[in-house]
Amino acid sequence: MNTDIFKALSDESRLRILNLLFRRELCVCELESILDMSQTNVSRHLNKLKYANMVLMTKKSKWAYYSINDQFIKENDHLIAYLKNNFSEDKDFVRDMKILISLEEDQALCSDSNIVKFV
Amino acid sequence: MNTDIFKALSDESRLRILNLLFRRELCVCELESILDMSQTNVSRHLNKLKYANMVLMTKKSKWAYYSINDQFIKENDHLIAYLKNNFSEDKDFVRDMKILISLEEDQALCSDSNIVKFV
DNA sequence: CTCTCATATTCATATATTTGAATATGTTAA
DNA sequence: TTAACATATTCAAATATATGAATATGAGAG
Repeated sequence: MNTDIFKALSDESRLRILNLLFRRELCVCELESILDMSQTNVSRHLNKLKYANMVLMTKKSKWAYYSINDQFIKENDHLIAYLKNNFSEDKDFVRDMKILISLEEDQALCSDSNIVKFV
Repeated sequence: MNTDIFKALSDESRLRILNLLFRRELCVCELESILDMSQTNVSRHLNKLKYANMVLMTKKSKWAYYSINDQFIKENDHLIAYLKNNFSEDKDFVRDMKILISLEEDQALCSDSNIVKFV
């Protein structure tokens, strides 16, 4: 049995990223801002999730947007249920989600504008 | 969210051990024999699973018997379903299970006898 | 009491993972 | 074309993990 998925899930930062991506696709700089992590690190963790086939990347002009791979969701429904369940019970993850939702409400995501809101 | 469980699952040997323990409790030397691994290594991996609260250990005279922690099963039902599903679809894991079942049929497990059958 | 067996632990080493800092690449705007 | 920006990659160092070999511990058999 392949352990790549479990290795990908063995890091708090990557779990926090997945939690947010379950809600919507996000670019690197948005994750960087919400999670208060370095650009280098966000990029690296996303790359690992991509390698494990858990997320997909698509380029939109300057931005690299990452999203949950639907195929991964379909093929791993029990695991997804487990993750979503645990995410919703963890206060740090709920806090991350609240930050994302408030950015949506303020229309402060990169996709809302050509103006770069994250520095 | 705690990554200890995913770290414990990030190793093929530990997954093979869990697969067998889902069927029944086993002592170290039985796992050593079925999995063809060194005693040192089986013991170490079991210790990690115990640390992650996934298995329990009980001493019976010379033998240390390990079993799945029922509390862990109850608290992580989706994850357990995911694991059992994947175990049953992996030919190496099915082979391990067949070896265990044939030992049961031959009454060749430590619990079947005072005579040590595994060397 | 001594030997053998089952298991855990220690030691040393190889390998993998994480991360900050610096740099490279490619895109957009002025 | 030049500057600012978004992202990926490289380099180096720190930390974690895996494992063989040797040894320690403790129980039961003779």
